[in-house]
Amino acid sequence: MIRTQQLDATDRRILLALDEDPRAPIMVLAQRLGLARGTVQSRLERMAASGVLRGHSTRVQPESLGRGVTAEVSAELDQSRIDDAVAALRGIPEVLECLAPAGDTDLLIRVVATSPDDLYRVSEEIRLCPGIRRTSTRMILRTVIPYRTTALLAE
Amino acid sequence: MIRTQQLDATDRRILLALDEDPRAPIMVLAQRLGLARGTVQSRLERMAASGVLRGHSTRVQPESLGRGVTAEVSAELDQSRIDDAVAALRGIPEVLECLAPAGDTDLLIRVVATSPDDLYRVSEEIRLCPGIRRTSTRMILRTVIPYRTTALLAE
DNA sequence: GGCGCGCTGGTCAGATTGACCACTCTACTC
DNA sequence: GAGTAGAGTGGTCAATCTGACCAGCGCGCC
Repeated sequence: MIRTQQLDATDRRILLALDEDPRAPIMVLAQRLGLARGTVQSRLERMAASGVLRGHSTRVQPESLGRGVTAEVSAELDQSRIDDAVAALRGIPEVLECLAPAGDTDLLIRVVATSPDDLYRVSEEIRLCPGIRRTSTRMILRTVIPYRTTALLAE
Repeated sequence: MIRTQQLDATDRRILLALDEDPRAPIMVLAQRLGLARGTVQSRLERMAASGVLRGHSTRVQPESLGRGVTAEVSAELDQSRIDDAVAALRGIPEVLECLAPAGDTDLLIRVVATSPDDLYRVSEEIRLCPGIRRTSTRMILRTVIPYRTTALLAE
């Protein structure tokens, strides 16, 4: 298993500066941070190559794609068919993320939909995946603290 | 309430191209997509200005900041002190996200930690926030489907 | 028909980048 | 102490890109 490269203080400063302007030129970042242009360039290249950043599209708000409803689906699986279930879930575009927690629940699935009625459709689609025994859907009423890592970067 | 701008097919093509190379020059994107340079530039500017994209740092993997343990904390709140609770949660760097679901649980809190022991510390810190009556922590054992929106973009 | 919007293709000065180089500093090993 | 490797700085230069602006065209709306 590849060990995820750790970010040092310089990397974190660059990443925080990119929050201000994600497409800022390397020269501009270098001037703002008091670093050499080559340093910023090599750090960005290294971060891009090392997998410490997720894909650019993870920045896209699902609402802007017409999916204003978010929910979390808990699923219980047929233990011998986990791979089938996961493969089927991958095929559902509205499935944003799928985690395996400790405890009774087998999967926690983050989904989006265009409306409550559409959420019903997505939930049904999940329920009917092979290997899925039972599901429970909880609609998210509000995003109280939007996803962030800035506080960790700034430490 | 400001209505989130919707992304059209051209926007989505640009965003998918950015998944290939997040720092690709506008000229390169234009050539790849068969669009005029001015079109790509104006679309990127509009997406940047309209809030359809989250901050750049949302791309950062928490593991690369030493937080290899992820968990979900469910919290029950003192209804009259929700604002206090949320303000206190905002002050905890390890809190990545906080959602308000329908149902018995008042808050679903996504957290990270450096180790199971550190997770205990973070859970305690949350439990001791003003307005938080009771919490339940579930460690995430595995990310089965990493967060993605590519399937929605590609529709 | 007129108007507004968005796109294309264009220009041009200024800025940036990619690739390379030499030098310096630090940390590590022997 | 000497030698080595890695990382950063400051530099060069040709190629590329960008920002700002422009004219023309097509489409949708009134």
